[in-house]
Amino acid sequence: MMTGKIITIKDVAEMAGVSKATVSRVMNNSGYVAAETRRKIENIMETYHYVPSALAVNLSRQETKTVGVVIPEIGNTFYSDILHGITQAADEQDLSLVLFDTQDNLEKEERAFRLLQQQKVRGIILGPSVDYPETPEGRALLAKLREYSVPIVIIDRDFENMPWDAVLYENYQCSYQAALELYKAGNRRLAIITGDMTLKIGRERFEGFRKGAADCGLQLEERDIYYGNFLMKKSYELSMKLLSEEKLPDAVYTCNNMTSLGFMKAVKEKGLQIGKDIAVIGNDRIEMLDILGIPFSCVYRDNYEMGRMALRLLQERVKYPEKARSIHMIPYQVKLKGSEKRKKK
Amino acid sequence: MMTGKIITIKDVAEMAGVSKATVSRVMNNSGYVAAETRRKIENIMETYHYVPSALAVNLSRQETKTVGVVIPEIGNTFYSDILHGITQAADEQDLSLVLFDTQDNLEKEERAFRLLQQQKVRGIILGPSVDYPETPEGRALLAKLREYSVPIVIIDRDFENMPWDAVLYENYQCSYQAALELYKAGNRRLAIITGDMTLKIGRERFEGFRKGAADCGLQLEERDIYYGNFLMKKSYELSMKLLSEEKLPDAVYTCNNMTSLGFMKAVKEKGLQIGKDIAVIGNDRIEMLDILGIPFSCVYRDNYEMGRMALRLLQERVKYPEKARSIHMIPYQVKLKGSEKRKKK
DNA sequence: AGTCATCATGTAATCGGTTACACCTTCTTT
DNA sequence: AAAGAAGGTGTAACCGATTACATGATGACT
Repeated sequence: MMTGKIITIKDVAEMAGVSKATVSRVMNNSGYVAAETRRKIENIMETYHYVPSALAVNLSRQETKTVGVVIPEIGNTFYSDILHGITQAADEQDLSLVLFDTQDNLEKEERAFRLLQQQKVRGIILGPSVDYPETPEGRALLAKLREYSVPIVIIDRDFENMPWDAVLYENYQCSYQAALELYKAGNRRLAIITGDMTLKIGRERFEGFRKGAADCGLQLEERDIYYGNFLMKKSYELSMKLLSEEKLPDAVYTCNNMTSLGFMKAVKEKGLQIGKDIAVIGNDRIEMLDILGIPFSCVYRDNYEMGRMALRLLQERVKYPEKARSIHMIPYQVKLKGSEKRKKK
Repeated sequence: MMTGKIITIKDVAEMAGVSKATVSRVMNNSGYVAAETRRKIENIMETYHYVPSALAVNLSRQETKTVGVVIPEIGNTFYSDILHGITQAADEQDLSLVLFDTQDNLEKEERAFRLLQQQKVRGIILGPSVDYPETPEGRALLAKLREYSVPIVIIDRDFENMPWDAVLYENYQCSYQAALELYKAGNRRLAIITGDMTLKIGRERFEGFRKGAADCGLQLEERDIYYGNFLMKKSYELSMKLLSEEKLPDAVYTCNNMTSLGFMKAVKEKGLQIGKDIAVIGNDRIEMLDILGIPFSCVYRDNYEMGRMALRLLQERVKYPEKARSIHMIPYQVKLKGSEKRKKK
């Protein structure tokens, strides 16, 4: 609490009777320093609790050991899992993280970038709030981003013609596979609660699923397509509608974790039973359901790994600024727990 | 991607044909600047995308607009909720956050502090991994922390004789109340799965619950006390043991969210039913259970608010460094959903 | 006309480090 | 014994901003 004056390199140098340069040499283990001088200086640093100012170091070195993380919503376990991966990797690489939660808000995103740029971070890991090209403001931000010299790694949401590295999932494949599994489990009339169709990931998942169904000889009917937005509330409403049909579809595919939750909530509320009244397979695992022993089949994606990989790509980019854009796909796994089946009545 | 040279204040000054001081005045709206000069400078800044270096600004101002956040485990929703609150408050206050996830590891915690101190953050919000005084290494870190001049706000876990501000829950009261509710719901033989009893919060919750029971005329028997550690795995094991008794206690109190989950998992696995075979009330809400419509009574605590409050206290401290230590208690609320009752057979 | 605000801008020190370069010793080597 | 290499340290410029102080206009007031 009541610390005295903060010690600088100059103070240490004076006390040791040497120049700042020598002290600097001791700290960085560079150049020649007599053993005794080194000891003396280290002693002084120790006793006076000297801590070099990162501000000064960074300014003179013209680089930092910080990475920016810009994500839409920490409250969503999807992102907190990714963040967890990033923190662990950052720890290993001796990097600090500056975090921004944009709440899917373009202005906040913009502010985050401005601040990060000012702070001269090494790079930025970005979970974009939107597919920028969709709106004028989005385009504007995108244009700005391009001006930045900071390396950027995009996670989860890719968009066309981007110059940046990215860590992504095989959205099309995931969903294709989901359709196949539902078919294999005996379901014939499939339904889908989509994500936000203005987003590429939303469209990909939809298309993948439809193609998967088609390749099984199933036609996805328009009435069985429920257009959602990746949020729980909407999914819940759509699910309530879906589950109120006089004749339910055999199975539903829910396009992300929030969509799945909305659906599960509706199922519960309707007093229906998964595996009896209707089958379901979701995109993304919901850990809590596993813990609670509630069977929920899903296309599992390793978000923790996505976070780790994002940082790795960033490091690569910093090391080789000129290398070609690299896109890393995180493999997915189908986890069948039984909810993909439905006992025929 | 391919940005040219990065523009500095000197470049801007030269292009505008003025001195750095004038440019600085324009940026900070300080001192006098002729309207035309200002326009010219602003124009140049605009066209060349000038961004002042936060490194240089911070160094010369001798302060930053950053706050450090050091928490044990982002993967735990308890902390990600708090973090959410912190990010929102930080956004409003125009602060940046530097995040560290310590994984309950003292060394990582220490490293985090070292880095934050170097970065000259305004202050640190700390969710301590342990009650430091318990171990020698803990004491050592604590001693170090005291040397720091950085303001610190402790969240969730307080410990004796600390000089720092804190945002806490009324652990004793929460648990006392939980016992009362279980009694009121008709339960007579109570059990508890405790948290880590080496931690003050663990002991407080235990004592509060015991006292609550006692004040209802109930004696908490030794065999009904299950000593856990706040982690799911341990709680699950203990719960399995508990639920294997030939005669079950009427109700259980689980001391935190992870403990609750371990218990719920065991209940499910045993094929038992809450509200029929056994009653339960937990410390901390588990949002997922609400969503899924699984009744789970709890002592609800507003973690988001805890995060916001932590940042507020930090700001206060920065503003008035000499003011007395302030401890803010976040109110709790009992949320009864039915799981606290048990139909007598 | 002289004095004094007010306006406008520049100079140079400063923040706390890093680092190229210069200089002086001392020890090897031939 | 001279030359060169290696060890040890200091000087001063630099990173990119801020800011106290100085200086020179301009206009108003007495």
